Amino acid sequence: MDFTDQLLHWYQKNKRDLPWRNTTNAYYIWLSEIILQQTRVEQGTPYYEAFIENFPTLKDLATANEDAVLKLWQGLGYYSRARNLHAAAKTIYFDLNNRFPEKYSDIIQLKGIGPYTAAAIASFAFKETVAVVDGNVFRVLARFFGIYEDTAVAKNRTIFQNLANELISKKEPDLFNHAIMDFGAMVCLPANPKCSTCIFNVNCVAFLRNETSILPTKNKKISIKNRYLNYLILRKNHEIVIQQRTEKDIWQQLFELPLIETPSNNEEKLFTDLSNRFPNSTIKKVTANSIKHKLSHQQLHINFYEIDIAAFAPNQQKVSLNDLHKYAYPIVIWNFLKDFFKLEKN
DNA sequence: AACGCGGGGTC
DNA sequence: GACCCAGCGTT
Repeated sequence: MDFTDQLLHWYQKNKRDLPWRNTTNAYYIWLSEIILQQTRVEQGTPYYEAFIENFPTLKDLATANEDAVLKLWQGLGYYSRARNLHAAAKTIYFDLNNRFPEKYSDIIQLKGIGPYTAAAIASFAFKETVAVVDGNVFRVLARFFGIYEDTAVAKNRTIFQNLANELISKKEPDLFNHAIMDFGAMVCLPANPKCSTCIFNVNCVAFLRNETSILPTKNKKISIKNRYLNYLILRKNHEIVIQQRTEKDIWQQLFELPLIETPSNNEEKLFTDLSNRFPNSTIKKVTANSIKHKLSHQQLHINFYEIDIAAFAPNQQKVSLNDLHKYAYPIVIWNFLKDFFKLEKN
């Protein structure tokens, strides 16, 4: 048996039973694929369930407002996925007469859909013979065939794409794509792969050369920068001020509190500035130690300052504590608010 | 071609 | 800490 037949045989016995595999509904498959971009199945599954519950049809998603979509996405990260998902739903519903495109070349035109996601939808929903190439596929192919090219380099992607397109089952492209990803997620793991029981251990290049720890090759250098975020709880009785982020920065379109970002953790200067800005208020730092929150490229140091004010400014968006839960926040902010104000809801 | 974008899990 | 996860859009 060749690689493809062995893999399909393995899949038949070991496949995971995942909710989006019990449908050929392109909308549901698309939804699952967007949610799962750079996201583990265990983390994404509850969000998938919530989305199909709240937006059972593509029309429901297309006609929702963006804030509602973001609220449902709260905590999942990479929020542009939610905004692009919503934009693409509107495109399909309003511009394409509610017909989901059925070919890879058309699917990939939609916002938020790249080569991986287009291949996934085209094969799973429409049985098109086009191979998915994701982190799992890089790993399985690099190890089995001994491919040393750096997967972080864009042009090397075609090596893997072409190989996968040769290997894919022409009869069951959807099963092959599921199979190779399941295999990468269950056997050919990033660290400590299960080689001793692997069906390919007699002819896997990486295993035979004892190179599973260096394959696939991936040289990605990312620099982490520190940011110091000081949030103001501007409070009058049961109302506080919130605002929506807009700039090209993290957490676009999500809500937060009035923010003072400083180049370093200079508490004295911040207190001086706040005292000048709120001369008649008591300013209380409510985070004993700054909250540390790590993003992929940033280390955040977050503090909250409670300030009772006499009146809200006309340009400020005030919200009752009872309504705070209606807005989408970065999860680190929401967790703080929930705890600080003893809120129950999501 | 390189970088920015979240949050959580694993080792 | 470092790395990874059903990647994509922007520059």
